[in-house]
Parts: sequence; structure tokens; C-alpha cells
Amino acid sequence: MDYKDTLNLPRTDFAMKADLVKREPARLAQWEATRLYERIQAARAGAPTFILHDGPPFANGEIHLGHVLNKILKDIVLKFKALRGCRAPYVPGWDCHGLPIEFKVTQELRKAGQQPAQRPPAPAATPPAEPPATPTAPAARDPEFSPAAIRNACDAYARKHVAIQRDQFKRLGILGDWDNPYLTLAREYEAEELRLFARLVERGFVYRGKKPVYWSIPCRTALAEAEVEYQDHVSQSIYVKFPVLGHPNTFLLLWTTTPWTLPANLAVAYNSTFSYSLVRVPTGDDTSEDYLVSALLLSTVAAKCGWTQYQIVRSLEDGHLRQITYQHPFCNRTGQLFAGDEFVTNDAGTGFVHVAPGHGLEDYALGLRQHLPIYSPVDDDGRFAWTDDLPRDQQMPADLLGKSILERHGKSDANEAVLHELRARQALVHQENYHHSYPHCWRSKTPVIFRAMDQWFIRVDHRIKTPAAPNPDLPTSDVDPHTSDVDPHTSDVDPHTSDFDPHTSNLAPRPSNFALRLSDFALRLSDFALRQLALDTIERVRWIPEWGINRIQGAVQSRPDWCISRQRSWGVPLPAFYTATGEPILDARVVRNVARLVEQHGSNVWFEKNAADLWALVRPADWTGPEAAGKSADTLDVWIDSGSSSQAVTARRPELQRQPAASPDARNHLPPPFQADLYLEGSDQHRGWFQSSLLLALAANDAPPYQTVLTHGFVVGDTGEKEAKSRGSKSATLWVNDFGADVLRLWVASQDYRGDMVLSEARVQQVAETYRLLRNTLRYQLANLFDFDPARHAVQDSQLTSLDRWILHAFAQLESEVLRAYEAYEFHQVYQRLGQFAAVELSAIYHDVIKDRLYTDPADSSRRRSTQTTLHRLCTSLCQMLAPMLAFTADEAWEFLPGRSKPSVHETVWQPLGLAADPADVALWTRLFQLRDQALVTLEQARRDKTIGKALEAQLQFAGPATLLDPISPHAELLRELLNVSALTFARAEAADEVRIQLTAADGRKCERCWHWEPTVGAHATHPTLCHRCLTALGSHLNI
RNA sequence: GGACCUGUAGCUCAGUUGGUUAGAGCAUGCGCUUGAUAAGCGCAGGGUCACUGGUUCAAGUCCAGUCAGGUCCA
Repeated sequence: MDYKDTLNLPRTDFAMKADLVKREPARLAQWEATRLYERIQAARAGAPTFILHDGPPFANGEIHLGHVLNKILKDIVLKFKALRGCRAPYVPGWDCHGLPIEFKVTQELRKAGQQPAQRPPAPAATPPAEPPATPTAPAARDPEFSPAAIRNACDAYARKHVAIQRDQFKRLGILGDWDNPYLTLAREYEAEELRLFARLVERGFVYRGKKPVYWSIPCRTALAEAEVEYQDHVSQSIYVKFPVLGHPNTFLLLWTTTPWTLPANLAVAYNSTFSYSLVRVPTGDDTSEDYLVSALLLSTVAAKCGWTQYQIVRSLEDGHLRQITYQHPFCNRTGQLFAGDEFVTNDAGTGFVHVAPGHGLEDYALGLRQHLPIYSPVDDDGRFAWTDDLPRDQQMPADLLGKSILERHGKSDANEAVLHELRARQALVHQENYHHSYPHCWRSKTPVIFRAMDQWFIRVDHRIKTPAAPNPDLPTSDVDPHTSDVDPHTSDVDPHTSDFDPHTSNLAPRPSNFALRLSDFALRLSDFALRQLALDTIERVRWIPEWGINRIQGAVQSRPDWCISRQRSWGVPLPAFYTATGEPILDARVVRNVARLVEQHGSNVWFEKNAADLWALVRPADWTGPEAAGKSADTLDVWIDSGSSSQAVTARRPELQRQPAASPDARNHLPPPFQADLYLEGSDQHRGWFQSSLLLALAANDAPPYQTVLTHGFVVGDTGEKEAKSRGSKSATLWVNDFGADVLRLWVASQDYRGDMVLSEARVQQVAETYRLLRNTLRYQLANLFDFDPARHAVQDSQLTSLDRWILHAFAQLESEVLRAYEAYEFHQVYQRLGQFAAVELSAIYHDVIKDRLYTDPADSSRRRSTQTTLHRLCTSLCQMLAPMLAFTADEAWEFLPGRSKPSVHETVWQPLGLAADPADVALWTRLFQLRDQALVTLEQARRDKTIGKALEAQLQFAGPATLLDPISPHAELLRELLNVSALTFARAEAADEVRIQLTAADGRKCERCWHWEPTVGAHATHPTLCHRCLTALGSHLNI
């Protein structure tokens, strides 16, 4: 007969080949059909909450690898938290407003050469012309299309891309409320954002001021960063004399490449760390002039200016320079010197930099610091013009007025006129062409200018006058637990029982050291300016990795006031009005009324109604201020959009509210409703969303929007350089289609995300190898559980064999390490530990050793059932440990697990096994593994000598002194099993000081069934090819 | 140009407060097995710890600088 049929060989339908690209979409469909996400949320009702607030990606284009990384990391966190019993909802979001979309849409509209179809119906009569928003309001919009038309097209565009990206995200196995994401274009969102803005207005944070922006002269429009292209350009580089007051014949020598900005010069900057020389240059027989120049640049400057003989009179430092006053070369005013170490360099020029606060960002920042006017004597056509910022007699000579800055054939009237002015006063020392890269308008291809415009700002150093009253727009966090509709008895998880061991878990819903209570902050905003409050708060937030704190501190410390107005159509309207004389009206009550209107009709209402109608709708009944004649045409900076999400989403969505606290004391420690446990984004967001969210939450609601902020690096290509489509990089969807989402997820988990992550075909291949290892591990276990029913066959702990106890002990250690790593967000450690455990402890040792007992022992023998009990436990926990990373595969394997409690692994609660081992056992096993290592060398030697092929052909003799042998000799069978040899004996050798191993060919013959070499083979007449053990095993089977 | 960060075997990661000969797993090579088989087991090779200098009895680890790469800013 064929004895193979009498073995308990493994069998399973869990395929070895993953076929992820085919299998994953099917599982996804099943998750959706059975509403898995909703089931998990329902099962966790009443459990401790973990709120991760999603940073909204931009609703433009397809997802790229950065999105993949970010969303998978978030999903791993949330799946882990849910697995550990938390209610961890996920509300995905999209950032829908902003220039890139408006840009794309206007291009498309222009290409189509027509107004969009969904243009609002034109009124019967021509609508009354709007009064200009302000006298200097920029005409930033595309004149070809009405704002409402552009906005409708942008809305459609954004929604289309939300749908595209949503499907791509879902394909990655990310569970969440995809049917109800938050969109910054939703009217509820916009309304809440405006209410937050109202709060800033009433607290005095918002003001109107001037700031230099890019300006395209032919297009008569302000430009955004993204609309500027850098091109090579030839500028006029000039060295100019500025007379020093009180020192005749003494001049500052300064350098500029934009002569036309000289009429706007209000200061000169130097570097306080440089040394400056006063040099005397002969100009005639007895005459000379003195010049101030940076010492290090002196020789270059002298060469350019043709100073052949000059003398250094003395050197000057910071202390001298700051006291100097100079006369403007052709305007009737004086100026001062200021330190500008950030931008005064020693690699070009003279060490003195011309400062025109209305014409440059650095100049502007210095101007603000020194309280200089933001003076920009240029009109919308790019021509010189007097302004009201300075008295007329201090401004440029009248013959400069009207000169155009726009270049024609490389020359501009304004530059020429200024040069003429300088020459006439002998103030021009040197002039040359200067080749450099300079910003140009993307449409007209002309050089752009920097020009100060009226803008709205948030004052970052503002301190509110009175202690904060509660924000009326915020839901109260003080929920009465008795009126809560959550029934803790229907929940899977009892928040009050001991699932959360403080020693092994920091999953307690709120680590108390990070519980930032409102009361801590409410008073402090009146004690400290916003910036200082933010800096204090930053120290109380947990930053992962720790150095993230440096980034955010740097960003907050160095930031200027926040310019929040944009001359754009696709955004939330900046709800200001203007009087007939152009005075702005910005009032919190009006803003709240606008919010109400927007909530009812959407923000298009602002663009579709004229100022009079709008004003009538939002004017407070008891209004005593000036009446509005015009409305703002500006939109809010998109960073206000996404930065408002703590109030617009975290505080508003019902599922993001916390479980009401059980005791009054605990309730005092409940964080405010807009505060999330975790924000998780790329490290570029320190300056972006982390900052905007923090400032807005503090300014409006007195507390930070997050307790912990985790950042990750970026995905780079094989060469370590940035991945970009332009470099021919593979798209995210292609990666998914080539490898499957689970391999990509595993790749994400394998990476230490604190640095850059290199993605390449070869490296993903490596991860795919690990994937196969893990999949095979699960497959082996499942295949050997084919006849196991835990309810009927499970063996009690005390009945487990020593080998089983060993692996469970090792597994318990693994589990606590994996748990720790997950909790510390160190997923690459999870990956390493699981991979190594599967390879070494399981595949190379345990799985290899137990084959003999699983296959050859009687099916229902206690030894086999003990091992199956162990396998069942291992496989159960392994599926759970893998589930956050291998979302599809772990769930697929789970379906094959006998006696599983829930349909999906993602619904289960992962309870660590925690089998503690007897210390004596641990010592024994340590010794056995030492001997095993030693024996493996002996076996390998014999294999090379062709004495044996497989280990079962060998028998081993361990010889040594009694002191070494006695502790292990009772465990000969254990050791034999561990080595998988046919026989193992011990021999006393008192003279030896160590154990020696001798290998010989095994006695007897090979048993046809178990493949052991046994002397008993041949003893039985009917079954001459079987050993005694197999005969016994087959006793009932064969009717022996 | 500035701020912050990263740089340990081909790959992914360990490496406590400085302390023997720098460790794993994967991959590679060579064997074994053919009852996990497009699997499994064993053995072996592989590192100037980016580079240079310093502190120290002792440096992958501390300090300074250089180089390469990234993010943000200019």
C-alpha cells in the first residue's frame, strides 16, 4: 500500500501565489459590499477614541508616491489602533481651492475658446458696474471670464479629481469614510472657515497693509509664485554714490541691478559681521573723494570703478555704520543704514545694498522692522507716479513721472531716466550689463516687477486685550455621558477594563502629559502675543521625530505677518466691504452673516450678487458704521482653508467627537473638541499646514489643534534624487499594478520614514521577497490546521509540549516588541522583527521541526494537537500583527483560519498571548540551541563528505563530562527532534572539558512512512517497510 | 547662500550612558532535500561604519570641518 496516504500532510486553498493585482480588487469590493469600515466603527462605539486628522491633499491630478506613503502610514496607524480596541475613525479630506486649479481651468477655458457652458444666466439688463474694490485694487483675474464662470469650472474640476484620487486611495486598502470626505469647497466647510475668520477679526488679528507682490505690467495683474518663470535676463548693474551727511566728499558706494527702484530707496543695508573700509580716491591734482566699501570687496570694486591709486583711510564696523545718515542722490530726503545680515553678502556688489521696502521682499521685511513706509511709486501701468506715502517734495523729480518700467529691446524708459538723473549729478560710478536668472510673467514673457499692493494680513505678534470668551461657534466638549446614545454594553471593547496595561501600552486615550486643557490657554493669549504663545505651545506638543520641533520653531520664529488675501477667484471670499472712498469695512458680525449666507447658498453667492445686494443681506440691523459701496474681490489664502480644518472638521464631525468622560475629573482633562491626537504629514508641512493650523487654532480657539505631530521624509528615486514625473518616474498606479497594494504597503512599513526613502524596482523586489516569506509562513500554518477545530481540539497550556511552549514564549517576546514598535510608530522595526522571526524562529526552526510530528503522529494524538493548538495561536496573532501592514493578505489568510471569531481580521481586537516561560525552561532551551548550532556544523561536514544527504540518515553521539551532559540527558528526544536526526545518544567522557559530537550513519533501515532510519524496520511481517512507531501510529488505521 | 535632516555589508535595519574581533534578516555563491516544492534546510563569502582632523587609555558612538543627497527658506 502507499503509506503516504496515511500521513497528515498539509492542505489548504490559501494559494502560494499571491496574485495580488487580481485578488485585491475583489477583496476591496467585498469590504465595501459588507461595509467593513462601518462595521468596525460600530463595534468600537464607546471605546477610547483615537483621532487622526487627515491633512487634505490638493484635488489636482492623480496621486503620486508621496500620497501613497502618507496615506498608507496613516492607515497603518489607524488599523493598529482599531486592532488594539480604539475607535479610530478616518475622515479623509481634500484641499479644493487655490491657484493651481484656477490656473489649469483658465487654460482649459481659453483653449476651448469659449465661456464655460455652466455660466450663470445673464440678467436681462446689463448689471450695474461694480465700484472698484479699492482705488488700487489689482485686476488679478482673467478679464476673459467672470469669476463665477471660473469658479463653476474650478468646482467641477476639483470634484472630478477628488473622485479620481479617492478611487486610487481606496485601491491601496485604506479604510475610511470615503463616501463623506471633507472638502474645503463644501459650503459647510466654507461657512465654518468664515466663522473662524470672524473670530480673528473680532480679536483684532486682521489688518490691511501693503506688501510687495509680483506684478506683470502688460497683464496689469498680480502674479502668484506659480505664475512666474525664471529666464535669463540682462540687467543694468550700477554702482551709485550716496553722499554721507556731515562728511563732505564722503559717499556710500552701493550696488543695484534695478536702477528704476532707486526713487523708492528708503534705506541702505549693510552686514554687521563684515568689516568696511573708508578709501580715499584721487580725482584730480589736489582733490579726492572718500568711499565706504566692504573690505573684502574692495579690490573688485576698485577694479570696476577704475580706481588705480587709492588709500585705505580707516576701517569701520557695525557700531560706526549704524549711525550714518545719507542723502538720497536725487530725491530731497535722507536715509539711514540698517543691518541686513540675512541678505547682504560678500560675493558681489559693494557690501551696501539699496533698500526699497515697496519693491522687494527682503527690503519689505527690513522696512517693517524699521517702521519705514512701504513705498512703491509705480502705478498699475508700471509707470513712475507719486504716492501719498511721502510728502510730495520728498519724492522723485517731476520729470521722472510717467516713465515706463516695461522693457523694450532690453531698455526701459524708467531705467534710462534714472541713469540720466544719476549722471547729471555725477552719482553714477560704474555701469555694466549683468546676466542672471530673473522672474518673468508666464503669459506675457516680460520681466515682472515687485510692487507693493494693499493686502490683508494676520498680525502674528498681536496680543488680545481681554481674556478669551468661549468661541460661540464651537460645540461644547462637555457632553453629558448619561444622554449619550452610546451603549457601552453593545461595544466590543470595555474602555474601563484592563486591555490597556500602562506598562506595555501607552494607548490610554490621553497621555496626561499631553492633555492640553483649554483653561491652560484661555488666559494666556492675553498675556502673550500669538507668536510667543505658539512657541510655548510647540514645546508642549509631541513631535516625531523629535527634531521636528526645530523646523516648526524656525518657521514660527522667522515668519512675517501672514498675508491672507489673494487676487484670485477660486477660493473663499475675503468678506470685506469698501466705502465709496475706498475705506475697508471688516466686521466680525458682518463676517458671521456672510458665513450664514454661504452656508445656505455656497460661496458663489458672494461673486454672483452685487455689493449693494450683498450688503443688504449681511448688514447688521443695528449697524452704525459707514455704509458699503463695494465688496472685496479678494479670496482668502488657501492656507486659511486647510488651517481652519480643526474647527471645520475635527470639532464638527460627530464621529470625531470623543467618548464622554466617565468622571467629572476626567472630563476636566478632556481635550477641546477641535484637538486631534495626531497629525501625520510630510516634513514640508512644518512651514505649511502644521503652522497654519497651529496659528489659527491658537488665535481663534486658544489651544493647539494636535497633541502629536508625526512627519515623514520623501520618496526619492534610485539615484537618491527626487522622484518626478519629468524624470520618467513610474506613477503610483503603475507600482500598484505591478506589485499589488500589499507589497507597496509593506515597502512603506519597511522604511525608516524619518529620512528619504529610496524606491526602485530592485528594492521593491526585495520587499516582495519578504512578502512571500510572510505569506508562506501563514500558508504553512493554515495548511497544517486543515483538520483542527480550536473548540474541540485545543490543548490546555499545561498540556502543551516543551517545544510548543518554547515557540509560544519566543512569540510572546516578539509580540511585545512588535507592540512597542507599533506604538512608537516605528513600523520598520515591526517589519524587521516579523521578517526575522518568520525566517529564523518559525521557518528554520519550529516549522521545520514540527513537520515530523504533524505528518506522522496519529491525527488526534495529544502531541500533534498540542502543536496545532500552538500553530493556531501563532497564526491568529500573526494575522493580527500583520493586518495593519498587509491589509489584504492578512485578511485573506484570516478567512482560512479555523474557528475565527469575526469575518474580517480588521474587526478583531488583538490581545497579546503573553505566555510566560518557566526560567528553567528558558535555560534548558538556550543550552539545547547551543548544542544544535554545534551539531549543525557536524551535519554539514558529513554532508560535504557525502556521508549523509539529509539529517535523518545520521545518528549523533554527544560525548562529554557528566557535569555538562546530566542537565540535558533527560531531554535526548527533544534534542533529536530539534536536529531531525534518526537517533541521538549520550556518552560519558570525563576527561573532556567540552561536549564533542560524533556522527555516524544511522542504524537500521529507512522507514517508508516516516523516513526515519530505525532498527525496528523489517520486524513486522505484513508491513516490513515500517518502523515500530509508524506501526503504532497506524494501529487503528490498518487493523493491526 | 541659510536653517533643519540623512549617510553602518548589494538591500532593509540593529548598534544602550564612548569599552573585546561592528550584528541581524534578505539578496549572492556552494551544497542538501523533493511529504510547505514557482517551496524548505545548511554552510560560506561580503563592512576603511561617507571623508578629514580633533578629544580620549579607548570613537560607528563625542567635537569641528568637508563631501553627497533631501526638505524648507532665500
